[in-house]
Amino acid sequence: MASPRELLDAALSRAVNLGNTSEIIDQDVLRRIDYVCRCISNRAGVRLLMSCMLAKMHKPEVDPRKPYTEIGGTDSFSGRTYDEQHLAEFISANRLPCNSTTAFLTPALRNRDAVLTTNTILVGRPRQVYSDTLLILDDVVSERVTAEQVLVETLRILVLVRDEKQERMKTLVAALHHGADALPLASEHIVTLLRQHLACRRSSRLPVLIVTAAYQAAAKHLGEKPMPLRGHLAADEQTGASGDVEICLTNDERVCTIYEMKSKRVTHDDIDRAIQKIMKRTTRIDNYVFITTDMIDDDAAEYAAAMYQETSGTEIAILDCIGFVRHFLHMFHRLRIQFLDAYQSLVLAEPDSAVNQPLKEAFLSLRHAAESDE
DNA sequence: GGGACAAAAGCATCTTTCGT
DNA sequence: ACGAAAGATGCTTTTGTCCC
Repeated sequence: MASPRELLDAALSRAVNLGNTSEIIDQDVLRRIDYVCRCISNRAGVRLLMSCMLAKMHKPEVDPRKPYTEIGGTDSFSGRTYDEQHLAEFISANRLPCNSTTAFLTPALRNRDAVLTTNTILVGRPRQVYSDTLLILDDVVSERVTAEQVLVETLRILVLVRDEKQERMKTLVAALHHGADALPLASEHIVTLLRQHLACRRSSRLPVLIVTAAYQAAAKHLGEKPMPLRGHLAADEQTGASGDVEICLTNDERVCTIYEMKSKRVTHDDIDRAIQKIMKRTTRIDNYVFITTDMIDDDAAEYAAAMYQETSGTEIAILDCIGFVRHFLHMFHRLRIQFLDAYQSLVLAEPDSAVNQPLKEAFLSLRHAAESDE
C-alpha cells in the first residue's frame, strides 16, 4: 500500500509528464477542474478537491464526498487531516499555488457533518467554486472519472500556473538588470514609485514591507533591526505580537519600537488599544508608531502625544506612510537603492495571500518604467 | 462612503485510541 | 483500568471586497 506522500509524488510526476495535454476526455469535467484550480479569489476548492482525491486513492473504500468523521460510518474520513498532514508539506515543497493552510477551516467548509452532495449549499464566493467542486466529487462517485485522474489533472494545472508565473517574473526581473548601469533612481523617484505601488488594489500589506525594508537597509547605521514578519492576516494576539513590525536593538532581542499599520484614519480607540498592549508587555516599549495611508487626524495626533506621561515613557506617534519613506530616503540618501532592493525582495518573498501575483508584477513593471525613464 | 459578510491565520482543547 | 500520545474540531480577530 502506497503512502499518501508516495501517491502525491507519483501523481505529480505523471502530471508533469502530461505537460500541456490532459488525459481526461469528458469536457465538462475538464472545464470544472480547470475553473476550480485557476480561481484566484478562492483557493479553498482546489485544496478540498486534492484532500478528497488523496483520501479516495489512499483508502479506496471511502466516499470522497464525506471528508468529515462526524458523518460517521466506515466510508467517512477526516479531510482536514489529509490536508494538514500530507498536502501541506507537499504543496510547500513543490511551491504549488495554494493557500498555506487547510481548506477545512474556511467558513464554508468548517463545522460540517453532512455528505457533500451536489444539492449541498455551501455559502461563499464565488458560488461557482463550490458548485463545481461538489460536481467533481460527484463525478468521481459516479465513476465518470477516477480520483487519480482528478488529482493528476489538478496538479497538472497547478504546475502550469506556477511555471507561467515564474516565467513572467523572471522576464521582469531580467529586464530590471538590463538597465542596471543607468543612473540610480533619485529619492523622490522612489517615493513616486512607492506611491504608485500603494495605489494598486490589495496593497494593504505593503506599508509593513516598506517599514521593514527601511530598517533592513539602515540596520547597521541605526543599531536596530526588524524582527521577522508575521502572517498578514494573523491576529496580533494569536502570534504574540503587539504590532505589525517590531524593532529591536541589534545586540538585544528586546523589542524597543513597534509599528502598527492602518489603512484607515487612526482613532482614539486605536490609541487606547495600543496603550493596553503596551501595558501588558513585560518590557518597556520606547516608541509606538502608527503608520497610516489615510489622513492624520489632528485630535488623534494630540491625544497620542499626550500619552507619553500616561504610559510613563512610551512615545506614541502617528505618521503617514509616504511621509515616512520620504523622510527616511532623504536622511539615508546613500542607502536608497539598498532600501529599494530590500523592499523588492520582501515583496517578492511574500506569500500570494498577502501580496498577490499582479501586485508583485506591478512593482517590477513600475520600477522598470521608472529606471528606463531617466 | 459606509456597512455587511467572507476569507485567512494559528492555537487550544476536547476526544479517541493505544499500550502497559 | 489508567495514562500518554495522537487525532479531530472549534474559536476569534483582522482585513478585503462587494453592494447599497
